[in-house]
Amino acid sequence: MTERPIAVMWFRNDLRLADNPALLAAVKWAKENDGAVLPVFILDDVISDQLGGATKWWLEKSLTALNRNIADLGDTKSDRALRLFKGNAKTVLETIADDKSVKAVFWNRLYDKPSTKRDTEIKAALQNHGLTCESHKANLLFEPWDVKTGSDTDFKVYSPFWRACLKLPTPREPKSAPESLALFKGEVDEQINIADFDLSPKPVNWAGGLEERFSPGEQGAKDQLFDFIDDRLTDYADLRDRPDRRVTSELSPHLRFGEISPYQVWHAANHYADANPGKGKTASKFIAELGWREFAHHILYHATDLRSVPLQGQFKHFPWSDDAKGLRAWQKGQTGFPIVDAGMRELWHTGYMHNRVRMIVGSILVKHLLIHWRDGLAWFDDTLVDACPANNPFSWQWIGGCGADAAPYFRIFNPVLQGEKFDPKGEYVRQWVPELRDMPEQYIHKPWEASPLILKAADVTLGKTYPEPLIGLKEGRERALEAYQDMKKAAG
DNA sequence: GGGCTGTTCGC
DNA sequence: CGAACAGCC
Repeated sequence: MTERPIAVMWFRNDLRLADNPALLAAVKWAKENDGAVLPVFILDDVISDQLGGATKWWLEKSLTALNRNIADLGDTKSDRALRLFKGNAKTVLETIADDKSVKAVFWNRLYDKPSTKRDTEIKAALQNHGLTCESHKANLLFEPWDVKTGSDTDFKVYSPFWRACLKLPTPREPKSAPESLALFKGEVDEQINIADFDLSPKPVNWAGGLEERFSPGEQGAKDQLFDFIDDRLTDYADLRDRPDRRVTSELSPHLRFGEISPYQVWHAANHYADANPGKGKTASKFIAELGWREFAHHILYHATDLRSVPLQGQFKHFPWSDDAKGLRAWQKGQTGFPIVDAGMRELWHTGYMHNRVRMIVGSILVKHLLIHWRDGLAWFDDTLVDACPANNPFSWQWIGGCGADAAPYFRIFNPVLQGEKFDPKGEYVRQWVPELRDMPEQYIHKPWEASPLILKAADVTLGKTYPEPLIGLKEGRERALEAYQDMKKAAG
């Protein structure tokens, strides 16, 4: 390589230059040691296991954007400013560290078990080799181990958790991107190209709707944040549950990959509240959603296996149904419940679904269809651009009734009432379920109640142009409540 | 972060 | 007779 000492910046879910503490530490280290920074991204099994079709698509775009930003900052035209590797992260880093010029490695912390286990081992190994090795806090406002109840335990309920967070010292101001970067420009063994990651979707045109809706990368994330603050935060508290109004931030995939930090979001929202009297309520409603993200990570960190094990033990005895046909219909948006089908189709086409609709489609799956929440989780993992190890399993346990501070299982959403309340004119349904486009408002959320005349006028034939509901709402509700009772009996 | 059903209260 | 509310799942 070279004689100059090298600091490795190991990027993971922090694909940004601004407010990146590990990067700043690496840059500072390089400056003080008259050295250079070697930015790397390693596609190992831990990361690979956490990717689905939609997140793969996102990651490829995000890495490309990050490379460009690093190249600009490091004053090179190289398309390999960010060095890419595939394989065991420990092996890769040890191989890189075999070069005697490599003296230090920096990264920002993650909170899922496979990552923390890996990172702990790597830190021990690298320090054994005599390297400086630093992990930084960057992707959460509050470390999971810093938020404790009065009796020194971790939290199980959101409200007291978030109250406790807000009593801790205020999250630091976001830091700027480094002003310059002494980028290492030499050769590194076993470095590969982004195409070798094999992240592009097949078939290629599947991602058209994702492409249209999202701009992965740090600039896209900043634009998303400030468009939201400027135009939509004002109505957020009042309209956040309305999928037909699109006032939510849609920052989740950017946060998922760390293209923007929660500190940047927190302070932008608070500055908005300070500058706009009367807007404190809507701002804190929004900031409380960052709180849910923190809570999901808190739970993830303390749980044994959030993806597979219900936090409430009695749910091990729940009589889930093995309904492959129902699952398939749900995945394809062919359940016969318009708001559910709209959501599932929005998901497939854009990699995203409005939060309120996620609750409705989740409730239908685990309650009316009695299908295991893990099947819903797996589908969301594959199709959502924001699927992450914390929010996705946390939320499925929430709607499954078995999670932390979960919706009780007997709290069953009625997709008709939810549709009428949160998509009152049926605009959201009409957008994603075009075969119901001409249904009158009164029946858009319950076409099975419309008279033959009305159906004909709307050019709808149930069972042909649009499915009959998979199950009657009353029947499904009663069946779910019975299953719940059976579980409680079985659990003793 | 629900919904259903039965009851009460106000007109 | 509908809105408001309680109790239950």
